[in-house]
Amino acid sequence: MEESSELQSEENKVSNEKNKKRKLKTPAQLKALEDFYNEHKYPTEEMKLVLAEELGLTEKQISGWFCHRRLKDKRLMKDEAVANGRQDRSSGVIQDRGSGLGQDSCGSSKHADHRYLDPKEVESHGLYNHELSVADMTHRRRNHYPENVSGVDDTSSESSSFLQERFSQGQDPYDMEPSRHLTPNGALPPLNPKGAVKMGHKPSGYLKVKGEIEHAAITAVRKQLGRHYLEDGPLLGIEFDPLPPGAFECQTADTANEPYSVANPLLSNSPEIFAAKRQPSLSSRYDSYYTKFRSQDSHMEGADFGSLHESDFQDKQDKKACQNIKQRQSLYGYTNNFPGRNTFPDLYEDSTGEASAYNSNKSHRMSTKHGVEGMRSDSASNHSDHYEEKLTVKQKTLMLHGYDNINPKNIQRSEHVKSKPSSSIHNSRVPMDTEERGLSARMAKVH
DNA sequence: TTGTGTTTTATTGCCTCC
DNA sequence: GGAGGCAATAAAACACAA
Repeated sequence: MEESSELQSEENKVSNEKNKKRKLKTPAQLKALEDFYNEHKYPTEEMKLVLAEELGLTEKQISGWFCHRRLKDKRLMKDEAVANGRQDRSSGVIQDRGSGLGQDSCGSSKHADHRYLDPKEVESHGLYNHELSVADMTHRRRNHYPENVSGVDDTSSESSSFLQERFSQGQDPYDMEPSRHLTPNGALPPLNPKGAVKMGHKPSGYLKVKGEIEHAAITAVRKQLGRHYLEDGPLLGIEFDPLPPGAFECQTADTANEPYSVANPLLSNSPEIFAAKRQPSLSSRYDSYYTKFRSQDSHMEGADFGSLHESDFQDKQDKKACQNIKQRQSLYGYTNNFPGRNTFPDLYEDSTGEASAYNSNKSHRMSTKHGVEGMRSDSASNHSDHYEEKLTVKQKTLMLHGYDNINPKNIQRSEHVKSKPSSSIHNSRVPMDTEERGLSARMAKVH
């Protein structure tokens, strides 16, 4: 008995050493991961590698994080859908698009439910079809017709990844997808998965319909945030009656606190914002952390982060980690052409600032709990130290994929990312499931 | 301070696709 | 068969009330 327990403890020891316990990601890391996730739900191996390198994590950790993040997203979507369903039932407003579809596909996973769910059937649902086309068209249209409408701010409303742009230059079949929203008669041509197959790649299994399901859920939520539709309306060419004063009061208030969302409607479409707004109970530490950040964001805009950080114990560490990201960001083509507005690099400045706030909010707790973070930051700083060497290699690698092209749109996008950590979701998340799979596939094939 | 509930991270197994 | 993804699970970290 003792022997077995000893053996067990030995095993535990080994496994513990192997696991070295779980380590929490630093705020900066989380921020970087979240931002990247907002742009790419399904990063390629290469992206993961780069990210891992930048953040001082392992690729496995990155993969795991993204995996869990997707699950979390899905869970939130599901909860949202359920909540909407309840709300709809009680209010008799929108009926259950999200919950119904969401539960079918997301809820009970890819295996049983998705397998036999014909995307075409999903697409053929009139309501769903319509709403997808409206909401989806909004950003897609912007995505692919950036030259229209409101000039500079229009491009600034682009929050989808520049990577997508980069890849779209390679004629991603899914980039053709907007055309299906933009048929001359305004009808929504059916999405033909087989067509996607023919075109070289397709979302697999669960992903075949996941995107559409999310569209439904997102659309349901969006619909309830009328503001987005008002803002997006003109771009759709649809005239909306102006909201009466006082309508959507909370959102109006939010809008007041979210100066960018007016100019950049896409910001407000972030599911994470939804999450923050809709379910305080569901909000994780992370969400509250971001909520804090958002609330601070306007105050911190243009603020002297240095002064904010100086008193922060983790500041230097995170800054170091962030430096890597910044360089990556520059590597990716995020540049700040808009003085006074922080862009992607500053996003990570923010993240450090955020880390500061986060940490300070937690008073000394974090300062004592994680020696780990120092270690990680050390590793990050090591990365930073060697970054320039790596940069050339990475640049070569990334440039192979067209990462080097800097597009003003991307610059604008980065502003969104900055001003709203999750802001890019609107553009990126919705089509990402399908698009990015394609992107990833292409990236992989390039190798 | 402690107990409890929640969130996050890590691991494992299975499935699908190439 | 390998790679990548999802789901389930366990455990650590954290938040919060008593």
